[in-house]
Amino acid sequence: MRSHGCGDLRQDASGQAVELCGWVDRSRDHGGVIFVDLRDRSGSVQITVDPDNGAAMFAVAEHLRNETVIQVAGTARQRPADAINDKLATGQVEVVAASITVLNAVKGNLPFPVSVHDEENTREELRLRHRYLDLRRERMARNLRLRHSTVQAMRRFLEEAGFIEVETPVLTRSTPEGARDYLVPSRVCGGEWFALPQSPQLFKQLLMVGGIERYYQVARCFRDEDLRADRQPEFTQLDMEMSFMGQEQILELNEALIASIWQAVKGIELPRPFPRLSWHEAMARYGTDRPDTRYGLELCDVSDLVKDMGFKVFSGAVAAGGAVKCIAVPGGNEAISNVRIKPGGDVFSEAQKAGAGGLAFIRVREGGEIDTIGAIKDNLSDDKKAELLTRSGATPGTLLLFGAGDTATVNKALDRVRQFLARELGLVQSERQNDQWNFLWVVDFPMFEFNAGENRLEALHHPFCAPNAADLGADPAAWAETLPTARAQAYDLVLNGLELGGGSLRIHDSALQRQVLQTIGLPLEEAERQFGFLMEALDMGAPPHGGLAYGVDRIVMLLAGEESIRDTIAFPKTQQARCLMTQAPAGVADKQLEELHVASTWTEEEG
RNA sequence: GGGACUGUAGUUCAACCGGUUAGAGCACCGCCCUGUCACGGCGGAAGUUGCGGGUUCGAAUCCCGUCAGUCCCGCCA
Repeated sequence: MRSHGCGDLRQDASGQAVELCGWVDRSRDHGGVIFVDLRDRSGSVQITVDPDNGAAMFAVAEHLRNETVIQVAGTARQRPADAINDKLATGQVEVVAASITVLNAVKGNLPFPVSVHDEENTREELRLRHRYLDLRRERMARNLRLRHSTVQAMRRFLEEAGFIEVETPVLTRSTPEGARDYLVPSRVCGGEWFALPQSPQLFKQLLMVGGIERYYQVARCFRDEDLRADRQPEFTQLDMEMSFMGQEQILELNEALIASIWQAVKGIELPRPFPRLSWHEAMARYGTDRPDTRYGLELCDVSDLVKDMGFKVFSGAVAAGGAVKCIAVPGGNEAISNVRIKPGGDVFSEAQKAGAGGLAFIRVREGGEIDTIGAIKDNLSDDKKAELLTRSGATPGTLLLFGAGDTATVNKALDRVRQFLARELGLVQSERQNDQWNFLWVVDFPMFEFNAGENRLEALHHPFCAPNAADLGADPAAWAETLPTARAQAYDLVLNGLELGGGSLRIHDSALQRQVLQTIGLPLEEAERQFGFLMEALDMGAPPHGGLAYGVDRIVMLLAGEESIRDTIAFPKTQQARCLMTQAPAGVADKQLEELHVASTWTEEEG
């Protein structure tokens, strides 16, 4: 049926008889001669149709519409010297058609143009509705291949490092904490439910107990939460777990893994080791646990300088246990007008959207003079002012932006302002043009954080992370005391402000595991019921182990320069978690529900 | 659950502050054209302005509701 790929034809094929199959990318009818660009997955080549080679064939060629599937038999030949197209990989040659067979015609209008020349801003709704057409387009084809190369690079590296891929169940049990589960009713066990895995976490730990030692899986995971540009209800993780390795060894191995991916996909040699930052330092300097380190604009804590000043917004925040922090924007006096940092301005609004009440500012002038509102200027002593300028690194021309309030809100607001300013000031490239890869390990996360709503501690990562041994102490009797404030042996890999993956060393001692579950408020009895199988396994010779998981969709998104993981997934869902192509989810027959012992309580009013 | 933006021909967009018959490129149909490659020329067809209601002498435009898509907040160990 086919002897060559369209895009593979070169000069050396001249004179050969060829058979090609593919889609009509577009055609140019000159009356006496017709040129058809034929496209398959290898690329495209020009077919030349001459009426002297058959009137019937010529008539067929005259009515070829774009995206018609055809088979062409003919002869490859060197193009005339004045007709060579340097813009095409196959521009040296053309195929003179001897016969053209229409394998499948296009009926009606296409919902959007496919040819790369027409690739304009097509509504995503249409692209998703007719995803098979969208996948023919250059951009999506490139992204899917890039995704394939990425996963291949992962598998190649892990194979060489002695990992084996093991599949874990997709039908598993629901566990407390974490995201909302997708549930599957059991027909056989009436009234009972499976949950789709949010990650293979427990299974991979049990594989370690099972002596696998080095496991990985390209695993589909499910979380029933609201969607974002970088979140889908089903997504893919590169899931890994390994025994008898400390944190340092795990991080080193993973840097090598990431480097091999970037080498394979981008041809870039990443500098190693990756920088590391403690969670505490990340929060202090960037206000977030996943800082974008491609630019400065770091946060500077000035709480101690302003705690006694007469400006109540500042001193009051500190007195209430909060903080006052600032961002120094070099050249900000020139670049950012007062309108933008006052109420209603875009910079001000960013802070406000993150929950901040407002945004105070100081403009630094020549000779250490400052421009600001009277309430600040009149209440700032000369030595405090001098210290402020020194500490923030401000020089004439610098704009200082302040957040004041409870520490979490200040961090959140200034993090947002920082990211906004970086884009506005052109400190980062657009996603498509980015060529800067600032990897960063964030380590030493706290084990727990306080959930004010439920008035209890919650695991920051998950309740199987091993605590830092020094923080925990050797005496099990003291664990109830030491555990809540202990750091975890956990680590996140951050790239340009996005969390690519994370993991931890795990608890392999059942007593400690029970203690952690109790600390997050799970009664002992409940802990046994939910996780008894894990604790039982830990008591049968569980090796020290740890691991991590990467978001494959996000990695591919960054490698592809895309802004949404939907563009890295063949058949993604909309923000309403609906598939526009199949119209899933959809209703089912009452009989199906009966068999599953399920009754729907959904009503029209509810919808 | 909340906030914002978008929805006009098959498609990408335009249509001023509410005012003639809602326009243009591409695609489509017809005719012409033997070296184009985003071919070119001439002509044609194509619209429930997402849907429903309201204000008005008059609505693509203003208001209310609703549906769909996107971005964000909450949520996502």
